[in-house]
Amino acid sequence: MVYRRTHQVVKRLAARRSAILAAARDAAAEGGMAAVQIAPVAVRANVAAGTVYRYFPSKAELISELIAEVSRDGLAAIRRAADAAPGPSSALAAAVTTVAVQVLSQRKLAWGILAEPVDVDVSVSRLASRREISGEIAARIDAAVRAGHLPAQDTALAATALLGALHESLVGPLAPENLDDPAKLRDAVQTVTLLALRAVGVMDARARGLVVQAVLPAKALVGA
Amino acid sequence: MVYRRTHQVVKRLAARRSAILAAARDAAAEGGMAAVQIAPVAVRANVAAGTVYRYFPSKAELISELIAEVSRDGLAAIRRAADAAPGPSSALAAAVTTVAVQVLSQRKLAWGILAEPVDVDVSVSRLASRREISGEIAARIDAAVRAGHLPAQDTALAATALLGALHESLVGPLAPENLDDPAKLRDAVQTVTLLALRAVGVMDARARGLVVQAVLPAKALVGA
DNA sequence: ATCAGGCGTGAATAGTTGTTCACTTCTTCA
DNA sequence: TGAAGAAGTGAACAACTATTCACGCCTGAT
Repeated sequence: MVYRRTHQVVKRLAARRSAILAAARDAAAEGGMAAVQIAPVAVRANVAAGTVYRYFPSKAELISELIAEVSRDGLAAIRRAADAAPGPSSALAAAVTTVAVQVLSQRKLAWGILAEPVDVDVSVSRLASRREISGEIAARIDAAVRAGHLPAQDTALAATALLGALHESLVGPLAPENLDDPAKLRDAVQTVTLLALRAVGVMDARARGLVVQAVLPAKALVGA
Repeated sequence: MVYRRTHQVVKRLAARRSAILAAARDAAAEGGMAAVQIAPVAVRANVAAGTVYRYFPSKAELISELIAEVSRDGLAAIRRAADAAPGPSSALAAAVTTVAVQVLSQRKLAWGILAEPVDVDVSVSRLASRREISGEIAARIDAAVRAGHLPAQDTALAATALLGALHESLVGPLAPENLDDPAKLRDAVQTVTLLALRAVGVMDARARGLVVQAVLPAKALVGA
């Protein structure tokens, strides 16, 4: 044994791996999952195509890790927002609003992570991603139910439905076009959050109040 | 000119075209869009691969027509259900329930039409399909708003959100597994319809009533 | 019956990308 | 410094299917 990985090398390897993942993420954010092709990603990361395969066994694996990473970041932001809220209903509102803001601030990426056609099978990591986020929302709904703020219901199904509503209306093909305008964007977030809260049984008047309170903090948190 | 298409030939051509489309539809219903490949579809339709191209200029066109056809059928069923309802709120409930039942009774097909990755670009026909259905739902929401049953709102956005909720919760990757059991299926339809109605502002108690009324007719209509 | 022309065929083609691997370059340590 | 082994390279490969097209068959008019 005349060669051992020195600390410096280990760091370089890790950096390269991150660079490749970051390149993939950038590509996805710019052109959707379709733009995440091995050769272009390699160029972005300043490595050769073959090198990508030193770090990821396949494109599917690369994309799966990308999905996991983005999902992890998203989940953390949702938790932060919800935990900062004063009560279960506010927490739910905060969580939903955060999802909406997130999705809107990275539309292409979100679409890619969630639903864009990919030539390799990434269904398991997409499933895991959805499960995490949906589980978090379900937990928040559940908390509100337990607090007596909402009627009893199938929280898992409700959470899934809420996410479907958010995604479809904000990044789906029928999503409004001109959401670059910050005012329109805020309106869309508020409208959809309101729908979501009412869907799980929040009274209209109360829901409107929660929505207003939730929007500003969510935007700040996601920006951070 | 010593050759003219005789009536018999015209009919045969039309029949073949329908056979190819039907084969594509069957394939999609069985194995999703992934199963809609030219060669297998041709086999199903009892023609050669090349023949498919006598009728459809490309796979994209074939799938686009498939989407349009399924969408057309679906829209008709939704209209029928809604028109048969006694009032605007019932009509909305009927429309939503019908979408749910449709989607559940042909899960693979619905998923294929809506969101499954396809190797060719079918985004425009998918967009059109969504637009039609969403427009119909929006119109029904609008009618209920005008009748004073619902608060004023962005009906287009609401309709899109509702469809997103239905699709994600019923045929998305997190959809409950065992929806083959008719009782579970009915429960799922009811739960989701209830969410949808509350989302647009129907009061909880009233929504529950509407849901119950809407389920049975919808199932019958879709079966027809 | 015969020919003119569209219709049907299916093997061959083509284009796209993920993946491999023989080779080169770099790093470590005696 | 040089040997040993790891990491990097990128051109070549592989696999998958949509699409083509030269050919033969069938249909319809004379």
